[in-house]
Amino acid sequence: MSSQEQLLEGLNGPQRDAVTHSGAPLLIVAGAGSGKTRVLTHRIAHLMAERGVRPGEILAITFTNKAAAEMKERIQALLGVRAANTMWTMTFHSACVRILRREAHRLGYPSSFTIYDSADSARLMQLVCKEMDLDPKRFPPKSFSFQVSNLKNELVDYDTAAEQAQTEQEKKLAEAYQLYQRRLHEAGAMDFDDLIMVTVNLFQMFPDVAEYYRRRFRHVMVDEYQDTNHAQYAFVRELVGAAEDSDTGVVPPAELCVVGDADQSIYAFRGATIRNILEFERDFPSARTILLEQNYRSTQNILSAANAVIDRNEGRPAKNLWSEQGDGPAITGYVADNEHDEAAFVVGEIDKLTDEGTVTPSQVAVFYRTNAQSRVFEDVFIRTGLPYKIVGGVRFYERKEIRDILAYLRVLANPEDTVSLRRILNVPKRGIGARAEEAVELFAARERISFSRALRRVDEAPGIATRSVKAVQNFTALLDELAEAVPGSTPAEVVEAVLSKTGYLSELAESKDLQDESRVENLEEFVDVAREFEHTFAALLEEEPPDEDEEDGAVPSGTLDPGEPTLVDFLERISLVADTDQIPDADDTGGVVTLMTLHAAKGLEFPAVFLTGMEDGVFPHTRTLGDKTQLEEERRLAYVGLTRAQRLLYVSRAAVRSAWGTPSYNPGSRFLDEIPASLVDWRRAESSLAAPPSRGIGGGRGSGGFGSTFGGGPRRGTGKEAPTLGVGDLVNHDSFGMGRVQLVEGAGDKTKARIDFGADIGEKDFLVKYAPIEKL
DNA sequence: AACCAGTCACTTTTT
DNA sequence: GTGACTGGTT
Repeated sequence: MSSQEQLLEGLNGPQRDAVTHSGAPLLIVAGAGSGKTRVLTHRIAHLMAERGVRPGEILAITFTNKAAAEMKERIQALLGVRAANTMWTMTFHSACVRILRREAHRLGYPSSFTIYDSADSARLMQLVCKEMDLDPKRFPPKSFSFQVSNLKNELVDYDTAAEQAQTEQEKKLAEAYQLYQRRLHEAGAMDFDDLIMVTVNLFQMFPDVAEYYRRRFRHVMVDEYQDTNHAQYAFVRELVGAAEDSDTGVVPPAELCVVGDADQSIYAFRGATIRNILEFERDFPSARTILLEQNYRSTQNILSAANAVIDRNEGRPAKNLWSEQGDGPAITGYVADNEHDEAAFVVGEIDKLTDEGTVTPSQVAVFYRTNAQSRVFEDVFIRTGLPYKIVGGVRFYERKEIRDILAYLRVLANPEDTVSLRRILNVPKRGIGARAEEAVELFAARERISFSRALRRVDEAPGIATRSVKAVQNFTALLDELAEAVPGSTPAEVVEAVLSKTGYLSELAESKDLQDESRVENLEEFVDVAREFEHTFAALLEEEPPDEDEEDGAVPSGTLDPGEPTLVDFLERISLVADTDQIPDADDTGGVVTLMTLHAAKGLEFPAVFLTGMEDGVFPHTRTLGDKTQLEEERRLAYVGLTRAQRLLYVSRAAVRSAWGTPSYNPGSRFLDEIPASLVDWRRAESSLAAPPSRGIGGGRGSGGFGSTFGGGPRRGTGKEAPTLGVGDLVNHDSFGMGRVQLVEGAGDKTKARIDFGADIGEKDFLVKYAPIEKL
């Protein structure tokens, strides 16, 4: 068998076409489970084996590090370590950082620029708004931050924003944008959106740089193309150099191949434009489109359900997933009385499935719309002792203690990083309060120097307490001492030095707060992360051959010195790699049940899937009910959820669900009605509870479609009456179970009760009006 | 400067 | 229920 035949073996017709297509831009419309990663990797192999393409000429872009790692792994299996390491297989952001580190000096940034994540940039925007004396009620910094991000995604700079500004809001926004950008630049920092936008600007401002990368990358591939925003689209376009663009110069356009599925676009709320995939043929007139519709993942029943749901979206190009795997079992439906009942059903069912050996825990996933819904499941999983893992939620690098230490590291790597510097100024507490900070800030503004420089001259700052001056000087001395050790130390050693010399660790160790114990553990884990990083980094360097293009004398500039991993390397890794994914391997024997939001589920597959919280107001979410575009995105989310299941699919809802203290009665999700009835076997079709005590429940869809909690009238008075409690009464609490009233105080809505739940839980205080308590 | 109690707001979130 | 933020108190 020839190598070509080997590469194409086991691929269906359209897949083969996609692998062997050459020349014109190619759009692969890959339905869920249609083997797109396989096609992509085989296409790369084909390029190299049959068309003489060198690995260094290929750029494969993904959205997540996980997807990049997976692709790299599969390329390695197919083509070997060398090819896998020479190719650029990485996320948009990583690719841009790699380019920017080399070229940043042209734009007045240090090559070791800091990367601000969304929390940092929100903080900076807050500082900017304060500096502008904006009323946070009328001009919320959060909203400004969000809007600036949107503008950057659209490649709108602050000058343009200012020109287009009509209202006072828009004018202030443009002004804040400009100041924000100046502060970023002064801090030697870029936010996530800058990474893309600035790279595009760089290509446009320096044709020689653009040409250098165009020469280098002759093949550009983009995965999850439906999730690209305008800036990312422009980046791809700049890189490829479309044939009809006049400024392409002597380099012919690179071959472009994008893969995506408009039906799985669930990130429009973050700026992704489905337009990019829908209009691919208009953007690249000679383009060819190949449709992958055969699904290798799910049974036909599951696909028919998914197809029927997604078909309700308007203006959608026809696509119909089909499977050769047969109908499979029916979808199981369940209507629970409340969310606890729903969780109990799910756990009971998983218990049954694992007991009879149908699946192992790791083959099961539970999906929900919002993170908050995970609590109830967690409770029940713990109680039944079923092993589980929650993906997402508060991420490791977002924990306070980790961010604090990170801020120290960032300041050491880049002393001008104001946001980080101000974060650690008084952490751990060292007597530098708001007053002192303000004095330094004013002094900096007056002298037109950076905050960091002002800090060094704190003794000159007017109106600052002598005690504070001392405290600041101790602090800068501490920073100097730490900084001195950086050049000769590995990242892990720096982390350890920060932990001990700042007194951060000892403060936590002395604390009696239970939470602080887990903080210490997290910090220990962080040191491990640093050590781990040093090892993998060293391993990578040994394997990676020198950059092939470096010797051809093109435009190499900037300073990159391979060798020991530096602090900057480590920080970059952390900014760009969210959580080295906690999603357990599917082939884990036994293992644990995975719980996650529908968004987190994208790209995964499980033999058994539970889609929970299928209620109008939960999923689709209340906030989307009034907006057709948003509702369609929710529907795509439903489509993504349904198509994760390989064989067993459960859909469930709760008749009553308490949200923020008050119960709400939600009608079943419209997406449930959109699944053909013949495909669902309702284990329990309605709640055993009486209809709720207000109007418009159950049927009322279309007339605004809100859940009853928001049906109109004041919030107070909806739901249940507060029980009248007396000392000694026996009560039942939704999460804590049975307890006895110890004390009652206050009156009316403010009546409080102290309830003793026994040795395990102890006494707790509740607002009787809102607590989920019933008198027994 | 540090602490506490009251107030508000609350989807999703690859980087 | 909870976490983040604020304004007043100690």
